[in-house]
Amino acid sequence: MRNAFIAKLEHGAELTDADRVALDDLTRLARKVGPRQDIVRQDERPDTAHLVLEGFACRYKTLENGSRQNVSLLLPGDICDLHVAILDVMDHSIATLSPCTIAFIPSATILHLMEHHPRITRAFWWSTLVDEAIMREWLVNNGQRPADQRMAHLFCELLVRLQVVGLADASGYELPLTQYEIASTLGITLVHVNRTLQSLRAADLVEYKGRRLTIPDVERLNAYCDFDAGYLHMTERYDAMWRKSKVV
Amino acid sequence: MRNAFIAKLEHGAELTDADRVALDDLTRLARKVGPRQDIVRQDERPDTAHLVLEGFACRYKTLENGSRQNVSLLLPGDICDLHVAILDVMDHSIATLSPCTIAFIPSATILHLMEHHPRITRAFWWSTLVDEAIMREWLVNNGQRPADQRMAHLFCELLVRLQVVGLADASGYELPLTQYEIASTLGITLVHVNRTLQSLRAADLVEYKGRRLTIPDVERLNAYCDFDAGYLHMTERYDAMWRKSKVV
DNA sequence: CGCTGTATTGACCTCCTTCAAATGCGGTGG
DNA sequence: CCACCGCATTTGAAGGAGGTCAATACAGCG
Repeated sequence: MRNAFIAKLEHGAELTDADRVALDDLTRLARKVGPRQDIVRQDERPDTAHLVLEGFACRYKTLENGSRQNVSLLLPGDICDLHVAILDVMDHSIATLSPCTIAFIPSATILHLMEHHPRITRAFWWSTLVDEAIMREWLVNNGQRPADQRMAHLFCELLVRLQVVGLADASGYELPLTQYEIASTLGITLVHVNRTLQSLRAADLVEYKGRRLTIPDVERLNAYCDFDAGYLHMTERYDAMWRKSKVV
Repeated sequence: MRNAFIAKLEHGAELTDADRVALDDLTRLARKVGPRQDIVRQDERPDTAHLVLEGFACRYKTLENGSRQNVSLLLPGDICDLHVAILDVMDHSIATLSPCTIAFIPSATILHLMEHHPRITRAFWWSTLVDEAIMREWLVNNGQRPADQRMAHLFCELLVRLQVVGLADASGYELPLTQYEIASTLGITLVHVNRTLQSLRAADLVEYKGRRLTIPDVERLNAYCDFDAGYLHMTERYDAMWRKSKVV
């Protein structure tokens, strides 16, 4: 799983072996972090970027009344805060959800990579843009779809994102989230997550037992929530993969 | 208003006169565009970036059932799609809302600027990051706040963003949006926008007559929706401005 | 085997949607 | 100047999706 990261970046640029070595080096900066730990807190001025190697993490914001909204999920292979040097203070927090392995990358290292590896720079840019695209889709998802489709859409997105880094097979993946965490991702209540999950199960759209999510019929789930993976911009390579599995 | 754009970028980097001249040159690429016109459509591969000089525009996505979600509002001074060359196809559309003046900037020009003007590059990066921060806040806003606070929060955000480019005074601004457009920004119904607006009016939190929005007591509106301008990252200069007006 | 956190269920309530009709208003042509 | 059209705003009534509160069941773990 170590190189989930590189596997993902390959979608954004044609890397050379030298690039791969340089990227692989980053994994030396790995550290284990327990579940539910803040990595960076709002208002701080971090001087390292972060790369998730194992586990699920997230960006989130909390408001007065204590309610919390996750604004993105960080999966293995996701790198964040490449821009460390540009914005003044964090406007949100980053925390682990499950136990994680995370590489802490000094901003100097990022800058060095950017100077000497144009393809990596491009891949970093690409990765940032994909993150943005995902946020846009979440805005649409959370704004326009009813809870059941909304949840289905999230599951579809995670399937693709995890497949890209080899952490999902054709029909399912480990999903180490509590219902509360799903709730604060989808902008609905914990209680309602529970009921929604049951309705998806009842419709045979998903199974979800013991942290493992299984999708009996991916096509059907996609159709159910109007999911189109285009916004993930993993097309080229992913498309090939996808078509293969689609030929049934 | 021409240089709203530069005024805004100054928040992201210390520009030199040469930088300003180069940026000002971009305004030569301006073109008038009528209201409700698509500038770039989903699935296209544009080769120009866009800079809004006058009027309101937006990024949006539409889904099957015809419902629409605006995923960002583009105000004068906002530049978008700097990355033109990196992502394959647009995963969303961009359209004018009110009549606009928009500069169409060839990607070659962008690249040229980035090569010869490091401060502009930095300012561009910064601008992209602010756009992301705004999306995060929208996710929180749309996910966790009831309609009235949600709308109030949008109004507060627009006040700050328009002040930065000189298009709002201390207590109000021109808001050339229909209620339908507000609805698809906030992820609520047109009908409900109307009633929500009435309730905000009834509470004397805003006035909204003939396209002009007035906020009788900015502090109170901020408090009402728990608005904190931090995420807009306009601090340094803006803070000074703000404190001045705050001294009553 | 009890403790703690997560999942589940029930009853009730309300915010927001839906559908449908009415009102207002700026522009245009007679 | 008025009649008329299209578009935006407003209002009403009714229903439903999702929220709130609170209790119970369950599972992993020390």
